[in-house]
Amino acid sequence: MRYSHQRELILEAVKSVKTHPTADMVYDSLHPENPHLSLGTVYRNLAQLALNGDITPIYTGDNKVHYDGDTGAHCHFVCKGCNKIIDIFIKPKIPDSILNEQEFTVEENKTIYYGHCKECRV
Amino acid sequence: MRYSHQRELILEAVKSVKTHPTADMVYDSLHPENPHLSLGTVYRNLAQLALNGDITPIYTGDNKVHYDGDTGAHCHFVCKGCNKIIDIFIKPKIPDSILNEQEFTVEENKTIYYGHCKECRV
DNA sequence: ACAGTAATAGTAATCATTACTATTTAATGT
DNA sequence: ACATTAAATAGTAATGATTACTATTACTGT
Repeated sequence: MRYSHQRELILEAVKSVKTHPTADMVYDSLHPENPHLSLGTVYRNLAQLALNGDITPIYTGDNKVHYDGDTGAHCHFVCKGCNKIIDIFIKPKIPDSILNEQEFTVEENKTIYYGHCKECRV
Repeated sequence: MRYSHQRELILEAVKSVKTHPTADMVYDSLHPENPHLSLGTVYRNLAQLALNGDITPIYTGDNKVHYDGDTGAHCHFVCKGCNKIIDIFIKPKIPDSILNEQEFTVEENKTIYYGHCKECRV
């Protein structure tokens, strides 16, 4: 993976916030200052940075891929009301019974807790 | 929610398999025998059945919503090679520290383990 | 500086999903 | 059984996120 100014911008945009942005959100945050930045470039780089382990994709079910600039092992809470994602700094552990499986090899795990945030509670 | 023949077909199609099908897969499995079944009907009913708690949506990151006919609490393994989903019958527990949170209320949780299955291992 | 190749911009295309509307059908009361 | 009413469907059009394509630009090693 060769250096590019755009990739650096995109990586920094994800790492500097705690909002777990989507490609669209990253594009919107960078486009005013970088009018020639292309949305396709944002999508491609986010996918590449994720493959490279620099950021982590989160699939919440809102039909958009979010990215987390913090690649340390932790979980997420997703509000069913406003779709907000909140970091939960608990390191999820992989049970031994799964690590000893013969049918598959586990490399990573993702845990999402769903519910309602204070603002969206009824 | 009123009874409909189509909804019964769709629910049964999800419950009778262990493949965690998408809307498209459910449609393909039912369409030959039910040529007037509409893809929109499949999408609408899967969403409704999920809301009703009869089936569970799974968001693996392959950009399609899969559904699980087994609504008992358990986890999933997803193969990064072939995208196959395998049930893992471990009941994930919610840590007390999260249940006592003031900022949000947790109602459910989903855990996915990622890796490679026997067939896709290198 | 130059060649080679990865990355970008801008746009078009794809694919999953949702919205729309006329018609059908399940549930309810008479 | 029959009429009424509202929910559900079929079929199609539209949307929205993401990917593909292609000519151009810009790193990087020699």
